[in-house]
Amino acid sequence: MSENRTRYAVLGALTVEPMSGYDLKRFFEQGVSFFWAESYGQIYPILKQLKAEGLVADAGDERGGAKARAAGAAHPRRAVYAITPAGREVLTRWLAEPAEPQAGRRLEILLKLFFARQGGPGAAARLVADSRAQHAALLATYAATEARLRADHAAHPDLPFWLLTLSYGQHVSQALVAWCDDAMRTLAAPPTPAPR
Amino acid sequence: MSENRTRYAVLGALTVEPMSGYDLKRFFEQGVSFFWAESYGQIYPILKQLKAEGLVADAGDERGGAKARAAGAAHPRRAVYAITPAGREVLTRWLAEPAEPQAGRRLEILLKLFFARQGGPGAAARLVADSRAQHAALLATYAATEARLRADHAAHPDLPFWLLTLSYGQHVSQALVAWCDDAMRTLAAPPTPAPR
DNA sequence: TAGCCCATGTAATTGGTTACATGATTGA
DNA sequence: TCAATCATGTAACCAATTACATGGGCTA
Repeated sequence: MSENRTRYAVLGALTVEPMSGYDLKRFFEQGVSFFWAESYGQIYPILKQLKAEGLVADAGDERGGAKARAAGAAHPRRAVYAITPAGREVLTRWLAEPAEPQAGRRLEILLKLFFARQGGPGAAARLVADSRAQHAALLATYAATEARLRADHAAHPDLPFWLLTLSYGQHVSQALVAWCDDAMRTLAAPPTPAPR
Repeated sequence: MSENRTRYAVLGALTVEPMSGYDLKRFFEQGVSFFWAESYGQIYPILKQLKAEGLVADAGDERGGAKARAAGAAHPRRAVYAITPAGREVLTRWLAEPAEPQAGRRLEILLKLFFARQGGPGAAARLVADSRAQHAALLATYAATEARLRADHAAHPDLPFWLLTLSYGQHVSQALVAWCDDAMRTLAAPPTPAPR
């Protein structure tokens, strides 16, 4: 099951531009980290596989190679890969399939909250307060990212889709800030309404 | 890292009532599946460990054992575990720690959406429509669960916390239904606004 | 007595992170 | 020339699911 989504993540990234393994890591870290991550331990082996399958191919290293090549370096220092037509086809087929539902599995904060009565007074409130701070911070980074994207890639054909993913994050974090505020009120209310 | 959250999930479940491994599986499937899951492959080994550490203990099987015991069965058919005071302490300490931020890792729908231009026309809209249906369905199950909880466990001291987790799901799904509606409108707009 | 659920468990595999080893290049 | 960063890779480990093996008990 689940069919190795790293393959598609890498293929997708390479549609944006040709990249090395190192570039890919940064792409995931800096570009899409709020909904996707990949580690070297995944990236390099997958690149080798994809190359063997003909879904990506070596693309000469545009930059940096100059000096090295002038010095007669045997091989270009960076291995830069580009997606091939076959790779594009594979990616397109995957994109046409429905995404896994995956209703937010393993949300640690909810696991803690579910049992929070065992955590003594204040435990639940602390969890909620932390969460609120996290989502407020996320909203700030989303806003910054959005501004940067609109400025730097105004004409990029992928931009509308990038903005949609950001909007997803914004909707979720806004909702969770609101949930935190609700929850704080609930938790502040007397647990057992004192009988008179 | 990450310190084996299954241990705490199991300990937490056992604060609700003593259970067997089989019961635990059903607890996760039926009770908290929208934010947590555990498989037998995790549950049974962890139970053994927890028992060895004295964090849970055998609790006699209340039900079913009757006939078997009458027939002189060597051991009770089910192994039912209860949390021990030591177990409660461990759980309480864990609950006092902040939860991992874990900002929604690996959301497949966003990965697809990010690259959706490669998926041909309609691919993105299909993803969004599916997602809308999923979250609308979730909202219905949340409402049903909430009604059932309020009816069956009105006096349960954990009820407020259970409702908070439900509310979390409701906030998120409501926000995502709204996001889907936004996204559909965006996608319906002409991708390249025809110049006049 | 067949078929279904209850129940426990494990082995194989997958998916993924972490930590490390190694070395080149660049810029202060 | 030193430190930081660029760059590739792998081995060890961890978390988790899947699929199976095994068998008791219940009921139609």
